[in-house]
This record gives sequence, structure tokens and C-alpha cells, in this order.
Amino acid sequence: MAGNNDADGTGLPASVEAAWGLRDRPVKGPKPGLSLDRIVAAAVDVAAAEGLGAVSMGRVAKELGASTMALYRYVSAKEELYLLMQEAAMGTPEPLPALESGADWRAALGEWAWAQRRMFHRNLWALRIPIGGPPASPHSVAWWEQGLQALSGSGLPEGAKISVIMLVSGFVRNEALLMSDIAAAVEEKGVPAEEVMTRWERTLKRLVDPVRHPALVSLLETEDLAEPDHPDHEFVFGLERVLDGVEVLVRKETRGAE
Amino acid sequence: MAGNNDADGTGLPASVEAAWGLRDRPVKGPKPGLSLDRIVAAAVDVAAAEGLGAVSMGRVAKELGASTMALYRYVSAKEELYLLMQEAAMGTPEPLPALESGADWRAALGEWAWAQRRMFHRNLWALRIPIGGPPASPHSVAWWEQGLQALSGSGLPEGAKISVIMLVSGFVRNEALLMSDIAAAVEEKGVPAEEVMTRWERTLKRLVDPVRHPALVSLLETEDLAEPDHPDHEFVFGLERVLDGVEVLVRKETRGAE
DNA sequence: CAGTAGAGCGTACGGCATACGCAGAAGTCG
DNA sequence: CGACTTCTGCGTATGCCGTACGCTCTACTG
Repeated sequence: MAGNNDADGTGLPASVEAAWGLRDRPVKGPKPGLSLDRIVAAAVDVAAAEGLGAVSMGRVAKELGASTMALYRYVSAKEELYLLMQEAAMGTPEPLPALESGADWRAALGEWAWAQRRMFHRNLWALRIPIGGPPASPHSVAWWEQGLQALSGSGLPEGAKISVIMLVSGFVRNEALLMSDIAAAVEEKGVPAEEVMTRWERTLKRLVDPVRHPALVSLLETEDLAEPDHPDHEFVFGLERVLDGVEVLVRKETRGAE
Repeated sequence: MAGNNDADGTGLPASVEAAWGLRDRPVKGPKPGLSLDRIVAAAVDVAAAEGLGAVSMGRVAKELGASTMALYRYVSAKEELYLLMQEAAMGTPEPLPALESGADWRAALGEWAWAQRRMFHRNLWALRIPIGGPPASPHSVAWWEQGLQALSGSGLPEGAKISVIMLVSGFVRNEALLMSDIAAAVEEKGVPAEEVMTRWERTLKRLVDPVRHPALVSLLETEDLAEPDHPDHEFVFGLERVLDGVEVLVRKETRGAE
């Protein structure tokens, strides 16, 4: 098995189906010495410790004490391994307190965004995985469901709800991607994060021309860009803006309905 | 030249400085047969035609009728070539009508977002370039300057302005990245975009469990997700929400100031 | 007319994903 | 119990990739 993709026309790679319990292993031949779970776990360990770039088929196999080609009995291509790693990183969303207590949609959606951010920050390497097509996996579906439930009391039409979900999760993902970029830069060069930021600010100042960039000049004069005092600041600001924007829509919608 | 990075402690790779006119070529040896511009242009052509994955040093060299290693006289590593390609893709921002006519900050910022989106969609391959650290290049600086100018009439403090700029451009980038993912999937498999979407919807329906995902079920029943009738729809919706959110802040800020 | 800096590039190395086929293990069936 | 089937692990090989190194030859400086 795990030979070709989409062997049964379902649109899903075979190994993915196996991982989701949609398919069972045959009983004939010798007992498998490895397992999808162990392979994915080993790959995730490598990615977490040394970045996604260190994840190669050979490296993962070495970690498991197996040969490179042994992995291909479980996974038909590296891309499939990536997919499973992503799924493992995403995990099952934690229950939201605001959802249980029946609070505001805004409180619930805010908590949802924060939970998603925490998840991404725990697995910054996952953001470096190149994606192919829109995501459809059990765990991402679970996240969507939770987001939709957070919006259940908002009174928005269904189409608007899913758009809001995409907007918010896109925002969270984008912010986390920025962090991942910085983390990657930190890891590659030897310098710490602070050094990266000051170096960036220096380069910026070198590029800015007072004549062509008056607004930037006045910004650089009044503001200290490389301020690591509150790494959450940009996220908090953006999230507040987005939630405000959603709230405007909610108010417009509910006013029209009454 | 183009040997090591950061030879003069400015924090910039040598070839990048050369591309920005901060450094001039020596006059001693034989005349260069190639040029940075031609190399970057060839690389961009390949990326535009066959995707970023097709861009390899050997391939670009072949396009120029030169040997692979000849490129390394101009660029010290592939990553530098990526950087220059990105810069070429970004280009100089077009002037915004709303800025010239002195219109609303909201109209100007909206136009800015649309212009940025157009730029990304012209160069979807550029979004697949793995980034290292925060961007600082002449063209991205020019884009920021324009965004800040759009906000000049908003009355926001400088720090809030740059945060808004990052929020909006992050939103635009994220939406374009989604499109780039779909485009990459379309290119890799033979199927057209429509087929990708319906296939995605089918997989989704297969994953959704009525018991654990009640909100998603009702969404899938009422809404047709794979609707290519208006590909801009998601972008329009998100941008409106974000601008609404910014407007809330602007109103709060100006009310406090008066 | 030396001297020399730099251009182009051939070769080589190490790493990567993965196609293919073989040996042997663990079941099933007569 | 044996023959047959099916599946595992893996050795080998192929063809990409980025790029370090060093050679040759060019075109300029003194």
C-alpha cells in the first residue's frame, strides 16, 4: 500500500486515509517494523529541534534506525509526510472558556484567535511547509467548527461567518509567519533575535531617503521600531482592529434584522 | 566581488548593494558578459512561466547561454537571487489617484491595498520565496512610504500608522498566498482551478461529522463553497472588515484629540 | 610590456527524493 | 505440512540540486 495517490478515487492520498483510520492495513505479509505515527513523530521532533529544513527522508529514517527507503512503505512521497506533520502540529483545538460560559461572540472569537496563535507558536516550523491547495484535514475542520461555534451567537449569515473565520485565521497565520521568519533568521545566523531587529532597523535607516520618504523619516524619528518589550503588541493591535471591523458588520446585520 | 555576505559590515549582501547602485564594479579585468539585471530578468521569466520550483541556478544559466557557475560571479548564493527576484516583482508602487486628489484616508488606503493585491497577483511565484527575517529593500520601503502617506490625514499616531500598514499588507499578502497555493496545485496536477475547488469541497464533506461538527454541517447545507463566480469576493469582504476596524480606531483617536 | 584583478567555467562533492527489484517474513489455502 | 501469495525492509542507482575550488584567458594599470 501507500503506493500511488488516490488509489480509490476519493481524492486523498493513501497514507493520509490510513492515518485518519479510514483504511486498515492488510494482514498478510510480515509485521511492519515501523508505523505512521512513529514516523510522523520522529519527523516532528527533527523539525522542532533543527527546523523544517533538517527534515529529509534519510534523516527521519536514521532517527528511527531504519533505512531511507523503508519510509516509502508508509508514505508515498515527502509531501505526504509534510501533510501528516502539519496535521500533527495543528492538533485538536482546546475547548474555549468563553464558549462554555456562553459569553459574547467577540470574547469567544478572541479566545479562538489566541488559541490558534499559541498553536502556531508551539510549532513555528509547520508554517514553513509549502501548501498545495486549500487545506482539508480532520484537525483543520475541527478548528473551523470551533470558530463557527464562536460566531453562532453573532446573528451573521452563514456565508459571512465562514468569511470571518478565514479572515481571522488568516490574520493569525500571517503574524505567526512573521515570527517564524525571524526565528528562521535567528537560527540560521548565530545572532539572537534582538540583534536581528536592530540590524534590520539600521538597514532601514540606510535605505530611507528624506526627500522621497518623508513619512517614513518622521516615523523613524518618533518611533523605536525594534522594541522587544512587548512581542505580542502587533498581534493585540491587529486582532483588536479585526474584531472591531467584524463588530461593525454584526451591528449592521442585527439592526437590519430587527 | 559577490564573494561573501556583508563584507563591509553594512548588513547587506554584496550583490544586493550592487543592484541598488550602492557599489560600483571595478574596472580592471575582462568585461562582464552578463549582468545582474539580465540574470534576475531570466530568473523571473522562468518563475513566471513554470513556477518558482523551476528556478535553479543551472536553469537560469541555460536561459542566458552561460554556464551554471558563471552566475556566482554576480550572486553569492541562490538566496540572494531570490531576494533580487522579489525586489523585481514588487516594483515601484503606482501613484494612487486618491492620494493625488486629496481624498479620504480610507479611500487612499483601500486603493493602496488593491494596488498591492494587483502586484502580488501579477507575480504569484514571488509569494513562494522563503523569506529570512523582516524585509528591508528599496521597493518595500517605497510601498510603506505610500501606505503611510495614505494614512497621513487620519490623525493616528505614528506607531498606530505603521501597525495599520502591517495589518493591511499582511491581509493582502495572506489572501494572495491562498491564490498562489491554488495556482500551484493547479499547475502541478493537470486539473483546472474549478476542479480543484469541487474536489476540495467533496473531501470536506467526507470529513465533516454531523455529530461533532454541527455548525459546519449547517454551513455546508446552506452555502456553496466552491463558487468561482466572484474570485474577489473574499478579498472585498476582508478588506472592508479591516478598514472598518481601522475606522473605529481613527474615530476614537480623533474624538479624544478634540 | 609586465603584472594583476577579475570573468567564465569544468570538475567534483555531498545531499536530496525516489524508481526498481530482490530477499525473506508471515500469513492463507490445498 | 508444504506451496503460494503478499507484504516488509532495504541496497542500489539515477538524476537533480547548490556550490567550493582552481584553472585559463582577458583586459586593464603601471
